[in-house]
Amino acid sequence: MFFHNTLTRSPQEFKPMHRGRINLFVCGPTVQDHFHIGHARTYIFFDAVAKFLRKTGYSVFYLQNITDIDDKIINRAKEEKSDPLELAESYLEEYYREMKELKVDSINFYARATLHIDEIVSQIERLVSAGLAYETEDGVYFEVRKFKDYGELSGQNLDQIKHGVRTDISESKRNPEDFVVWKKMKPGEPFWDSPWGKGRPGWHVEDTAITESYFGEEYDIHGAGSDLIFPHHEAENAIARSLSGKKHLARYWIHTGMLNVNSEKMSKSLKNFRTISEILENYSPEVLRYAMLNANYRTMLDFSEEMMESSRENVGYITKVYKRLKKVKGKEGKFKIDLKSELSTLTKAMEADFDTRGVIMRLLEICSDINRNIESISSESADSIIELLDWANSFLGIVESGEQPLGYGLISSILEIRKDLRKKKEFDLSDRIRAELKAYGIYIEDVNGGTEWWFE
RNA sequence: GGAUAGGUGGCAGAGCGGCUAUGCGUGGGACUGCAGAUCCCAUCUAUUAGGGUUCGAAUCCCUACCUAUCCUCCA
Repeated sequence: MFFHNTLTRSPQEFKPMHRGRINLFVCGPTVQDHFHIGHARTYIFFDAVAKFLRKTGYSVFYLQNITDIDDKIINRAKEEKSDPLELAESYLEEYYREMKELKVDSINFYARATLHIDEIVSQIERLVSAGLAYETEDGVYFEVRKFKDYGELSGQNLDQIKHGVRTDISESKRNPEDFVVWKKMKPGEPFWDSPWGKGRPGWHVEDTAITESYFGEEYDIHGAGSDLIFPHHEAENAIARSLSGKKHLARYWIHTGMLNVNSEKMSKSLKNFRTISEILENYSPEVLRYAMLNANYRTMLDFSEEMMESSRENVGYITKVYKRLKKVKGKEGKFKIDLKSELSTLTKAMEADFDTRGVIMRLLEICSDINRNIESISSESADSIIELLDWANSFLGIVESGEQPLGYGLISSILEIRKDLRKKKEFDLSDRIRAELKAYGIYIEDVNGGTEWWFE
């Protein structure tokens, strides 16, 4: 298996630190606002990755942090005149709920920053005593120039970075590139005690303290959106490696490309900010997963209605084939697939830089094959295709599985009656049955000689 | 100014030196009471531009132009 490592800027053969075991850390969100489809892209992708790795036999500890204390949360709370910690709590609940809806359920543990203050403080203490961080009147800062490999991940050169492009440079810092690891509280802000007085942790050190306490000084894979490469991951790398003296914090870094809307970055000022819940009003979680996984994870993905409609088409197509196969029982037929070789093709695609798109493409081809040969599929063959689809779906999560709202026998009876009505050409009544069942999510289609139905 | 990834048909996107995918869309057909689904056929005669290497380039090299993301808020 190989994939693109941001650190080496090239595809690299993957070798876990411990045989058969993988420690995977992905930066979770700052719980300060509703979550958007950019979050969805990153978390759906890593969900598929974690599930696939488990499917191929690895034991994966997938850890995600939650930034539940931060300047932005405080500012947001001020605007809304609410309590920052309560605000964070309610967005966190929303996050959990939406991830569950999107079937992102591969994360073993969510580590909240506010529940790891001791670990964070201890790490900062070690930074200070090693002379890597210094205290000023408003906080504790990490001195970037003490870490000579700074820039190795992002390719940034300290002397060529434009300082203060977007943020004001704090006057208390020794150098403009230094970043805060502990922020001293201002009146009315949430706080925790520390050797430097009341305050709260800086962003970068949260993650290094959390990964250190669960994974140790070095681990296998660190993932996140590519917008976090600089400065966040560069800073994490600097903190952790300065303390450990090791060559790596994470041996492999995986970054997902940004999701744009009409070729523009999502932002509130442009009013093109699309939330997950807004998308789920019109599309199923499976369709959103499909749209996100039907692209190379590293390239910029341009969100559009066209893309979503096309995803809806294909998800419906695959789902229908799947349900059709489930109904094949006790039939003889010539059509066969070579399950073993198909599995190996799909596995190879995933093992080549997580080519989820390639997997989907092959699935569509198989589905097309099935539709063409639906009359000559034996039940044995149907079973092995179902096995294949189940296997792929276990990490892609793109097949829609509706709840069966009515009993099988009941539907059959209704359809029998409808069949008689159609024979008598009482189409008003038969169409009404079709419309009524549709309200229950039961779709009817009259195909050659018979009637097919399924749930949605 | 620096870093990174790219520029392929109406759109999305493969191709990794020779056979020009695939999906969506669009048009037509089969089937059909209608709807829908499925299948078949077609369509779009695409490789940012200019050089070079080669018998042969979308693919390798050079130059130019363009786009996106990042440069201390970000998934």
